[in-house]
Amino acid sequence: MPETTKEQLITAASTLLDSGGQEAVTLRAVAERVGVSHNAPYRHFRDRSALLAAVAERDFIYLRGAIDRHGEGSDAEVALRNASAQMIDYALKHQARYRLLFSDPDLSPGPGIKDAAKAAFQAFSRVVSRCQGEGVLPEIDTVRLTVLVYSTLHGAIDLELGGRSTESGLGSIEATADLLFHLLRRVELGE
Amino acid sequence: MPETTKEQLITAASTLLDSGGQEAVTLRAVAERVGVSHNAPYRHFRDRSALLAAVAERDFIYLRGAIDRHGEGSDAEVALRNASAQMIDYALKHQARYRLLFSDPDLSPGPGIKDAAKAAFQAFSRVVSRCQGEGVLPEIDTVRLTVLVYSTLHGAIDLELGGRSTESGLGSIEATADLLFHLLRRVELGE
DNA sequence: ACCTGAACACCGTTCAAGT
DNA sequence: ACCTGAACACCGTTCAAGT
Repeated sequence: MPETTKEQLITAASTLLDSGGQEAVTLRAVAERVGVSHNAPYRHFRDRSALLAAVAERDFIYLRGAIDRHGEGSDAEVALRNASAQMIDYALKHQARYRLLFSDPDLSPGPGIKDAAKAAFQAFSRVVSRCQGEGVLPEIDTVRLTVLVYSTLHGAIDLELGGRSTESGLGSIEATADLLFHLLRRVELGE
Repeated sequence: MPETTKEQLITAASTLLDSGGQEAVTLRAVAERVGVSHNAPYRHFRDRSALLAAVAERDFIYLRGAIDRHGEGSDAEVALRNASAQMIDYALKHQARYRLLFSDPDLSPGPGIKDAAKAAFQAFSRVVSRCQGEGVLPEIDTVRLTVLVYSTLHGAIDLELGGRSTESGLGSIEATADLLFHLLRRVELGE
């Protein structure tokens, strides 16, 4: 069954984000790609930012699924690496979309997006929690630990996407994430 | 002695970034603030992005000084917290400017910026190195460790500036940085 | 309910002149 | 060397109609 016009607009915006970044996503270009007039999008979205919000919501739902799918079966440490790899893979293949979801301060914070983002965070949190159970990560508050792990992952990704990694002296997002996991496994909390 | 027109343009762009973000920095608004015609900026900068690059370079130099200034005297752990606090303070007070320096993929990577950014990174790295000497941070490759620490700090800052922290479950950049430092102090490398 | 075409205000950038 | 004013192409958004 074919996509509705609204879905086509979201898909077109996603494609334009991938090929030309935020500035390439003009409502005129989106409309032309779908084959409607330059202001037809206003029948489906309040404005440009609402269209971008719809792209973000769809991708948050995808990411939650990707994390859940790759965080099962294998042991906890492998699941953590797989979940991280999913985020990194998405970020590298869809740079402007990753930044839209996790960095853009202008992203409209509607309830649909908040729920989808929260669900993705919780999926990541479940993997962190399993690692704590297997002694791979320290036994501290799971939410705070997830925020720490994801802050590091996001920081490494964002610096890389912004081209700040080579300038600063090192590359590879995975290397930074692996170093964090390596060190956290060796934390002795003391009693 | 008064600022040259070029310096006034950089100052005006910085002020507009603080008050209205990237989108508020139109060359027309910048020019009007300085009191010149709407295309006078082209006599001093190749285009809009060159003006923003000049803002970034000036701020990288400021940050390097702030880190050096607050990373002396006191013991290494205090210096690390002070250097981090300087970055956080700058990020919160000048959100759009922080994002311009550390996130924007469109920032023109001229040699002046690269050098200024590298100098700021090295200032931070010296503080990390001192912490290693005092046993506060693990004795691994200093550059890799600095990249890890700064990735976490940047990730926490960027998620906060983007409004993604409260959605995800927690706040406070300092809390995340402190947790990292707390855990890294308890790493047992084994021999 | 969904789409179209004209129009408005705004922007980056260029160009021909001015001093 | 530095600045100005007119002009161009492009954009988000609105509005009055069309089916």
